[in-house]
Amino acid sequence: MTDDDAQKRQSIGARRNPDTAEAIRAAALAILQEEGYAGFSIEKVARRARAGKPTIYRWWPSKAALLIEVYHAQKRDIDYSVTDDLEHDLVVFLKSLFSHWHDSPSGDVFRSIMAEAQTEPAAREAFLAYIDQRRQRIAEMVRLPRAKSRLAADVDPLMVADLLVSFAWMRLLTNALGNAEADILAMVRSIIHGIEAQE
Amino acid sequence: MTDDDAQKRQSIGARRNPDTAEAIRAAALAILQEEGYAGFSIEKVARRARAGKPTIYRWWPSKAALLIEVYHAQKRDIDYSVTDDLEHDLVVFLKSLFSHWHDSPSGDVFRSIMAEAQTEPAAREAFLAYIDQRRQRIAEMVRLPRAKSRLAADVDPLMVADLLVSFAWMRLLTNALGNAEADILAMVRSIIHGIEAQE
Amino acid sequence: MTDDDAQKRQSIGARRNPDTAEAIRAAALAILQEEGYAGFSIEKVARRARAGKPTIYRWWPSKAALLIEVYHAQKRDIDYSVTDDLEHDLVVFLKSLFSHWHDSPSGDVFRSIMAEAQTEPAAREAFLAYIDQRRQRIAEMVRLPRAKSRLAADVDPLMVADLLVSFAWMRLLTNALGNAEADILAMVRSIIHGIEAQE
Amino acid sequence: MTDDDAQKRQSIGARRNPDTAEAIRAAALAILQEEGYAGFSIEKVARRARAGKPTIYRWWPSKAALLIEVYHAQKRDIDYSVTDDLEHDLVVFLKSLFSHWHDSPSGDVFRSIMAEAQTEPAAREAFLAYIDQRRQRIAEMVRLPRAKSRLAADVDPLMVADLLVSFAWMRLLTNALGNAEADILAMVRSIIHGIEAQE
DNA sequence: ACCTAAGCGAGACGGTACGTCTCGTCTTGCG
DNA sequence: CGCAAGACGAGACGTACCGTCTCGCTTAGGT
Repeated sequence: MTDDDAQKRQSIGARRNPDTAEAIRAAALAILQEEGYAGFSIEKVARRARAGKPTIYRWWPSKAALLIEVYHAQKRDIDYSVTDDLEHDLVVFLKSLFSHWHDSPSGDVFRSIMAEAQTEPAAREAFLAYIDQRRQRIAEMVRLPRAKSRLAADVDPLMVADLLVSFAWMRLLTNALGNAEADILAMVRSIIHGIEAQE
Repeated sequence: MTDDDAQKRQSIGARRNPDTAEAIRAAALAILQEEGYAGFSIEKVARRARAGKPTIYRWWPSKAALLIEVYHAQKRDIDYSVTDDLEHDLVVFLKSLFSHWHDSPSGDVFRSIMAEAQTEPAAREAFLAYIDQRRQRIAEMVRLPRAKSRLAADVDPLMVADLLVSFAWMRLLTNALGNAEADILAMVRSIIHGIEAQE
Repeated sequence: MTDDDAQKRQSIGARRNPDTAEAIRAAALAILQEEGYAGFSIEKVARRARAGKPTIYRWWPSKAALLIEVYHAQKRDIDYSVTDDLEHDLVVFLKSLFSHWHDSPSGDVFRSIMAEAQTEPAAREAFLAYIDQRRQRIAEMVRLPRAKSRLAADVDPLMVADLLVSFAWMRLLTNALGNAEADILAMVRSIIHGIEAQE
Repeated sequence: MTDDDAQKRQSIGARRNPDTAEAIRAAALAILQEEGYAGFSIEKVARRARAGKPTIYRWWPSKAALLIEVYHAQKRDIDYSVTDDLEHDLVVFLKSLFSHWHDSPSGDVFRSIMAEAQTEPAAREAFLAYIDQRRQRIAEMVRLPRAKSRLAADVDPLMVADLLVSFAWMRLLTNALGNAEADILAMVRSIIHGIEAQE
């Protein structure tokens, strides 16, 4: 249970109290789950975590920083596994990402970060950095040589990564993460083989 | 100049004063351009337009409604022209969209709407509707039979539209609209022909 | 009853709502009475008056301003009456002032203003202005020609006023306003006739 | 110089470190001089003295306690000398007190104590005790038999002390300590001889 | 020609949240 | 055990907007 654990904590000396940090993360997550980004405020987090506002601001300079930490704490393993078959790997990855976003609060947290990034330059940077990291990670997976398939010479793996990340984002933003298996399959197939009829 | 026109207006009787509406739109746009979504508030719009807040709320029930209207007023023609060559058409469309978002405030306005959609259910709906409409429009373009190229039988035009829209969105959200011509070309080619080397 | 009246108020148009102002004054006074200056905060006043903090700050730029207004609203008539007998008049005035400070919350309010004046320059000025006004008022009373008594030529009425005001203040600050009648009589007699034995 | 001495000190074993105590007093005094009571906080004192807050709270249970100690450490000799002439003695005493308050930080310190006394009961008691002690001391001086002058039979020396202390306080509180010599002379003369014209 | 109805500006109102400040308490780890 | 250090819960500070309200004015259209 993350809710309202709210037992009395105190300083444990001149260093950060991990219980407090955890209580704050938990409260933030709980609020995000229950009320969404719209109901999220530092004030509420403090109230729910039974923490002082300055304690939050001491460790997280902005709302975005807290959101990002909550996201990371929430992260599950995404499947970046590599086999002989690129198409299969990409499908596995996307399914894994979609279910992660869909089944845990992560998706909502991520959308919150993005919204915050439109307001707060700090959040913007964190957001861009995060996106780019994910992009690089996928490009790497695409770039690996495989027995069964070979990338066309003029294809940039980063561009492929962009396509996949974009697709995932769009689904997240438009609340279309559920029942997306067929779409993932079709989309990946299209990217791999193209959309034109082959003679 | 739309800035600070702020001349005193008044009621013109028991009906909406178009000057007032226009002044509000102009003020909203100007603020969005100058300070971005972060600095945007109904309060500021009212001040700048020399309008009463209730006048704004009377006609635009939410911040999102105002943003959306500003977006529409700002809309330029996007090139949905159709030729024999699908690849060419898609490239033209994307270039047109990118330059529209990049050169006018539309891109920023659109990002604002999306941010607002994370907070406000009304904005959310407007946003989803808008996205879907654009998606349908593109799917239509993809679906058209052409002399030079034929879509594979198992390819859903809507899925292709998704890919394109996603790509554009990602670039908008990550501030990567500029100098994107080469990327557009490569991306469209990949989608058309696939990324695997052909034997 | 001034306590917790707290019925819902609202704007009455683009002008100050006197009910709100009154509710705020009443709440401030009540808090001062119940908890003293130590427990006085704008936050509490707002809560008790069911008013928004900005509403308070709109009309009273500082805590001191609110305190001073509360003091004035609380003011009772002090007896500045003039007869043939200066000694008698001064005694009447001081008794009147002492009982005003002692029986109503005014004394506490005044002490609060003075404490606030040590912290806030604005309060300081208001405080000094108030003191000076009272001083002038008393000097005037002293200065009036009377049938039964005549001021020595080298005596400054303002100086006499200072002595009286000082005496009253000291008693206020040291919580010695009660049962002061005999002291007032003795003090005024001393000032009038001097403390040296007359031959 | 008492400023920012701030060299690193440490425990000197299981007993109070006088250097620390002194550094704290010095820091408190310096802050009071530079910023007045308004800028005075335990937090700042600790920072400036390079002391831990608990160290301060260990030895001075309240802000007032620290202020009072600072006042005592700052005390200069006030001239309570006794001659044949009461009027002269009172004038000398008041001049001495005024210059002490005016030229050293003592006056500000004392005002701070008084302000603090409005908030904190402990400070209140210390303040009252201090005032009373001073009062007794002056009454003593007044009470002494002298060659040149004799107190009227019905005059209470404590009452005379009250008048003098009140006068001094008022000047302190209203920032009117400077150039007060003439006022002191006139005031003492009035008290001694009365304000009525003698026939 | 009057009257009513609605739009308009202005801005006050009760609220909520912001990010900062200080309070007094608590621990730790060094000396 | 004293000390520096500094984290902690608490809560006030003064400001920015939110969305709602009422006012007093203006004009148009119906009667």
